[in-house]
Amino acid sequence: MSTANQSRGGRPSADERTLVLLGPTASGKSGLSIDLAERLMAEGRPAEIVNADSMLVYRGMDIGTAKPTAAERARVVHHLVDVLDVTETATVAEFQRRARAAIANCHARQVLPIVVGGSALYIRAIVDDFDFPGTDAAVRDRWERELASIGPEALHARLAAMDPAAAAAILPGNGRRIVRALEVIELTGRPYAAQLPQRRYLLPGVVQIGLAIDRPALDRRIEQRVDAMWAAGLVTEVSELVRHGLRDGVTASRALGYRQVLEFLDGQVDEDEARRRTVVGTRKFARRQDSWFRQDPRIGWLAYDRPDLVDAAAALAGVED
RNA sequence: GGCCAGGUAGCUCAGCUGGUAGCAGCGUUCGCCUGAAAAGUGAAAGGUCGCCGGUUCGACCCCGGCCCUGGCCA
Repeated sequence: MSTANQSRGGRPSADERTLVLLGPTASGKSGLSIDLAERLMAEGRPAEIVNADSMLVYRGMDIGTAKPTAAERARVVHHLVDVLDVTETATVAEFQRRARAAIANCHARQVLPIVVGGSALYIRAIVDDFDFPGTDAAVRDRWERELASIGPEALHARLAAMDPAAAAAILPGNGRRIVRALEVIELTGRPYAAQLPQRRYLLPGVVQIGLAIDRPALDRRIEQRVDAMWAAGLVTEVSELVRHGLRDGVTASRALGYRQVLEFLDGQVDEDEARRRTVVGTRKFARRQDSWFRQDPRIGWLAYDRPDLVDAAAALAGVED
């Protein structure tokens, strides 16, 4: 267990710290973040939450995303929640901009930002030295069409001719990455960096805390959570969102739970099957999250069920000094 | 009780009138991942072919008996 305080270039002042709270879905991040923020505020140390979850940004997607309630959000300021319509496409790059702005805003006001999320890519994009080449809808659309017409393998061959290194790093079946590589090459005239950059913090004073939870417990919680979502009216929520264009949303319509309910509403599966698929999909998602987090040695882990969780998190955050 | 169909990987199934089970789908495990990331992708593990006996050089595949499941008829 490291204390996850590996910022370069000297000791940042307490005012410049950025706390990151991560972990798989249903591990209890949201609850802990609110408890922690309130605890810090009670000690005279202002703190606010910066959401780093790709789906909490959507207005109207509440039940299926386990979004913090209005009451919870009244207790602690949350940034980047409810900022997009379901028809809009969320992107990492845009998120990176907004999140960094929110963090800078906190720092300027002497407030500790607590970045909370389960997407490692989003978190790394915010906190690490990450640069995204641009994008162009028309260019992408053309490659997208090409992919649909000739298939990923043929497109991969085209990529190999232009950028052997990128092609070598991208599997021939992965159409999505192939398209993006071709887009970047066309836009920048330079090869596509098909590998993740080094794990190096860009922001000062970053401390990453992970919630550790064992598989059996996690799977149990996922199942319970999905059942609870159904009981809370997820199907109704999705039906309502369909009226607001959910089906047109590239990102939102793919969200766990929402995609499966849409399949049910389309008559492709019955309701119980949709619920089952949501559980399975969520379980798989959690494994994928794990595989990202496991690789990052900078994360300091805390057992999700330890009784002194808030104290331990506060201590790891280095706010005791 | 009789007739029919079926019992093959954790689940759903495939298996050319007998010769080492299928690159099967889903799940599971592990990996990849730079503008859809709650997305997208690759690999691996996993089976005494219901049980017992028989025929055969050799049986998941043929024969007999038994057990179990579903349907139809009584």
